[in-house]
Amino acid sequence: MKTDFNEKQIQILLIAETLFAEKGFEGTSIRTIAKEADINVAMVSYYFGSKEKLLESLIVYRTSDLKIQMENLSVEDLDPIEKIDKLIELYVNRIRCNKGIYRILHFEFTTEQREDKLKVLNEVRDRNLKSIETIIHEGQQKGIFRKDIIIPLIPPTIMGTFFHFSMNKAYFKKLLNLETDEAFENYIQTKFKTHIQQTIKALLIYES
Amino acid sequence: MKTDFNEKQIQILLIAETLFAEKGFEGTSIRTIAKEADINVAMVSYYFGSKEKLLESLIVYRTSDLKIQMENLSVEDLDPIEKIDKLIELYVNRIRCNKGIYRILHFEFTTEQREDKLKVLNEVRDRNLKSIETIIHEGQQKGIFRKDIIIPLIPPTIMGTFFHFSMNKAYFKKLLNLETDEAFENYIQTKFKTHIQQTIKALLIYES
DNA sequence: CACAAAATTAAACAACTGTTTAATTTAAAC
DNA sequence: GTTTAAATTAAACAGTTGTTTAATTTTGTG
Repeated sequence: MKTDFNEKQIQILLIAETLFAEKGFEGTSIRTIAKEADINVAMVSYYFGSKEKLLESLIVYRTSDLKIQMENLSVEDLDPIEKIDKLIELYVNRIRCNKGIYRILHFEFTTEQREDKLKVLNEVRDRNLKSIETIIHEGQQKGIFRKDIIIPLIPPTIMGTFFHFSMNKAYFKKLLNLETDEAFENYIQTKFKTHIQQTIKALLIYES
Repeated sequence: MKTDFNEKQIQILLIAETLFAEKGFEGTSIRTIAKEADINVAMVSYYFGSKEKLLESLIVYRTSDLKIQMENLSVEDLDPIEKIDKLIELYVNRIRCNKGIYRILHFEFTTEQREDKLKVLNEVRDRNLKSIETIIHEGQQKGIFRKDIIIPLIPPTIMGTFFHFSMNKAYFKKLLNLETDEAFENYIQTKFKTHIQQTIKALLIYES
C-alpha cells in the first residue's frame, strides 16, 4: 500500500473525501468524483486501482495526518483537571478539523465487515486511551478523581456527544437559534466544548 | 402518505430495515431486498412506488412506533434523581429495541438534504426534550440540580454516547474483553447504562 | 361458475455503475 | 531532435441499478 501521494492524487483524495462525507461511499460515483475534480474517469483507476482502494488510500492519507497531530499531554506541568480540559479541547479541535474523514470512518466502517481496514484508526484510539488513562490515574493518586471510573467509557462519551451534536447540525441549529453555520461552529468551540469538559470533569469528581 | 401497512408490506419493510441498517440505503438494491424477502422485484414499486418512498414508509412505520413508546415520567412519584435514572433507562431501551431504524436515521439523514423527512423524528425529540426539561426544573427548584445547565445538550450527550459505543461494537468488544454479542448486549444494559446515568447525574449535581 | 379487482410474475427498459482498452498527448532523459 | 516513459483521453465493456410493462395467477364477490 502506497503512503505517499503526488499533487494530483491528493487533489482527487480531497474531492473524494468531501463527496464521501456528503453522499456516502456507495452514494458517490467515480464519475462524480472525476467531474468534480475536473479529471478523466479513468484517472481514478489509473492512480488508485479501484474505488475501494481509493477509499483505503484516503484513510491512509488522513490517518497518518491524525497520527502526527497526536500530542502528549501527560508530561505537561498541569494539574489533572486542567489536563482533562486540554485533552477535550484537543479532541474537539481534531474532529472539527477532520470532519470529513471522521464522518466517513463513522459511516462506512461501523456497518459491514470493512473493519479490518481500521488498524490505523484503532492505533490512534488506543494511544488516546493510554493518554487519558495516565491523566486519570494521576488524578486518582492525588485524590481528586473517583477510584471507580471505567476509563474505556470516557472516549466514547466525548466523541459520541460531539458526533451526535455535529451530525445533527440542522436540528441543533434550529433548537439553539443559531442562524448561520459560523454561529454553529462558534457554539461548538465555546459553549459546547465547555459542556463536554464539565460533563467529564463532573463524572470524574462527583461522589454519589 | 400511507400510514397503515398490510402483512406483506410490513414483511418488506422489516427486511429493508435490516438491510438498510447493514449496508446503507445506497448500498442496498431493490433486488437484494426482493430476494431476501422472497418476493418479486416489482412488488416493491407496486406497494411503495419507489425505493425512496419505501424508505419514507419505513420511517413512518417506525416513528409511529416510537411515538407510542413514549412514556410520561414527570407525573410519577419519584425524586428527580430517580427520574433521571429511569429516563436514561428508557432512552437506552428504546434505542436498543429500535437499533435498525435509529442507525438508518443516523446514517441517511445526517448527510444530504433528506432532512425535511425528519419531521416525525423531530417531534419525538422535542417531546423528549420537554420531558427532560420538566424533570430538571423540578430538581432545580428542590435545590438538587445546578442552575446553569444547558438542557438541550443533555439528549445529545445521552444519545451520542450510546450511539458511538454501539456503532463501534467490534472495537469495544475487544477493548472490554466481551467475547460474544450477548456479552456486549448485556454490558450495555448494565455497566454502560449505569455509566450514562452517572455521567448525567454528575453533570446535573456537580459544582465546580 | 362468472366476473372484477388485486396480486404476482418474467421480461424489458434506459440509465448508471466500476473498470479496462487502446490510442493519443505530454513530459523527461539522453 | 529522438526515444521512452508517464499522463491523459474517449470509447467501449459487462454488470447492476430502479422502474415499467404487459401477461398471468390469485383472490374475493355476486
